[in-house]
Amino acid sequence: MSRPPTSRDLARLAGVSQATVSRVLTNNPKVNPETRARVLQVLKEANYTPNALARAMKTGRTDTIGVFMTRVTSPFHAELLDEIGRVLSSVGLHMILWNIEHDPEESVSKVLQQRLVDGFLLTSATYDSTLHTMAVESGTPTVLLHRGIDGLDCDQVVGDNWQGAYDAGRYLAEAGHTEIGLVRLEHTGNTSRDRELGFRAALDEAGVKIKARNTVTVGVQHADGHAAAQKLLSQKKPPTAIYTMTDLLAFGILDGARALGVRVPDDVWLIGYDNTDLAAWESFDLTTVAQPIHAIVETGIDLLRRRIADPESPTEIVTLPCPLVVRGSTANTPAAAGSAPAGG
Amino acid sequence: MSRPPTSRDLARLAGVSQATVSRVLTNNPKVNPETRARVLQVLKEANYTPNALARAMKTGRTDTIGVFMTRVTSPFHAELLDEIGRVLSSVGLHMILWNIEHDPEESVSKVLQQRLVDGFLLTSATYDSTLHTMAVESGTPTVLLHRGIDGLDCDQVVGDNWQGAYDAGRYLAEAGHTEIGLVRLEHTGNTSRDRELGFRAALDEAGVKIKARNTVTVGVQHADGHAAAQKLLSQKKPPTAIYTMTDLLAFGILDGARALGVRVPDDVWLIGYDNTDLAAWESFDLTTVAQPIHAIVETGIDLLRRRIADPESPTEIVTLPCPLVVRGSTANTPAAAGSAPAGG
DNA sequence: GTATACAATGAATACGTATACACAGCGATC
DNA sequence: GATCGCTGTGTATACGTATTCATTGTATAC
Repeated sequence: MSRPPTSRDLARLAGVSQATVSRVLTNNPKVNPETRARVLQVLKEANYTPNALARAMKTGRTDTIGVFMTRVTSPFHAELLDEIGRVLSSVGLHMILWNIEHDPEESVSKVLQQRLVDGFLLTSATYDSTLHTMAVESGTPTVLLHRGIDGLDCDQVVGDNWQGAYDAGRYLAEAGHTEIGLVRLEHTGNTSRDRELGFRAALDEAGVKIKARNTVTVGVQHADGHAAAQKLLSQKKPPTAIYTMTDLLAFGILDGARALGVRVPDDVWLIGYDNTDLAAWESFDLTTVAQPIHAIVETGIDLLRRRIADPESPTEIVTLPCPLVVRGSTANTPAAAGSAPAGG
Repeated sequence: MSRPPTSRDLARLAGVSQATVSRVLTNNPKVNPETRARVLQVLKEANYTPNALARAMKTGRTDTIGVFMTRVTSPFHAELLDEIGRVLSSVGLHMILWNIEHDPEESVSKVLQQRLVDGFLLTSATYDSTLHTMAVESGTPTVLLHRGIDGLDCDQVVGDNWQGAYDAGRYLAEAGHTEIGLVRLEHTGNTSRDRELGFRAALDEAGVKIKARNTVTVGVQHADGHAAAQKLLSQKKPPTAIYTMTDLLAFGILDGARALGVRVPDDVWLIGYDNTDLAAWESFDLTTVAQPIHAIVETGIDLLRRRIADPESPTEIVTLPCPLVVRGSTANTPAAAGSAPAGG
């Protein structure tokens, strides 16, 4: 009991060679049915499980995927992680999770080259990080989820942030809003960039300008949204609608508005991005652009498995639509909007 | 470039044997300083990282900890996971994350015996699951975090749920509440049991009885809290205070109350448990019992590392205090409470 | 000047599995 | 009845590292 039994121990018990045990374990067809049955019986009685390390060493496959993520406590990331775990587990893969928030580049690089995993899923690619480059260069199959990097020769699955943002912008413009607040992120991801460009494009088409004083650049936390709301809404002529890049920021903005006694949507409309579970809670009841988390994860893991099987297959970049989900933080029908843009 | 370089390749380059390279890698003192320098130079130039699998196979240590968790999207669990990741990473350990929500027992058992990790952290032990038993029997060092199992010979680190609940109960009793609602969990954990017993003990001491009609047993989701609030608060004589087992349920209750037009804390006080980040958001401003997440995780990982180093060390059960954090979902001072219990 | 201790290194092995290779048995084919 | 192919099995090896053991060279003690 002290030392776990090995395939060799079991071979002795079953009266066969270790090779035969191994053949049974790997479902090798070239083994006599009777022998197979006998071995299986012994395996079962001994409650034997193959040593995953030795197997991985021999086959070069660990059946484990490395996931790089930041800020697990952020609702969207938590949902993404949950989904990744679910899908990986459903196809028999383990997950090693690395939170790379505070880790120095050197230690990340070590991790990348340790050959501990068959592939990487990166969910937080930004232009000022070298993680994605290092991952691709490590030679281990890599897929970027949720955040992409333009021009990187690497499979990527992202929501159509430009389109989602565009729809949000058009929705506000069609409702007649002209004083629009934009709470943007300071970091350098593809995602936040497109979530701004698409939004601006829609407003441009409608002839609506976003004033400089209605643009705030902030960090990613709830408190940042809170502060942004204070800034935007305490102006003499505050915006009648605010759009921001993530639900978490929107929650902060909503709280900031409440603290000022500004009502949503009566005094100001609010649109977020991600459609996290929380957005549907009555506390927030947030109009937001939905990310197709399930499809993103499923497609991404599909691509990753394909690439693991065939490293030479051509790189794919998949973009999935992001539908606008209208809730109570904006008027429920465009018709009702007329009242909102009026006052301050 | 196709095949990653091995220590043997590097040995050839440096003009030494593979054994010497290995000695350099493991900081073996018995190697000539000049030789060491030369080898290190070659290692650096080749950007070499040892194959973690081969190393693990030889040493029997993977420097990886397996974490079992459920419902990563739940705010408390996400914070717990985040903290676990931070602490593990700070001591140079990797994390394999298993979400065991839907996995059949057999596949979990396989995972436990694969010897992929040096130890297990279990965060979701319940009496109707056999996970903890299987983990302990696997022979791999195991620590229970956050949820304990009475009588299990296994290191455990938990918050003092009884004391935290007791404090919450006394706080309500001292504020003069007599019509108290209890939203309890249907599952069979230590945690939820003590969070009920402690609360009841405090009320008993104060001579306050919880009426059957003010007791609701529910699931763990936001929607469950919401439904519970509807049930409790739509009575002719609704409770003037509600206590529940988790913040997530409290958020649901708060939303349920809002949907009914019941004001918190004016019409009803509300107390949760966990002190998640969200509890401090203005949307919730929730009085709650704080779990010492950082201390729980740090202590737990400490215990686990100790046990990995010395499997024979005696089992420890650590209980950490849970302070009550008073916020706006209850009156801010006990003195102000007099007004609340009065009406309905 | 030989014997002894010690430092530094290389050769060989083991971790537990998967698999290439060799080989025995045996039916079918000419 | 010898050759061929095919099935099932065992033997041997390799994955990449850490480590034991043997060996060399050098300094110290007699």
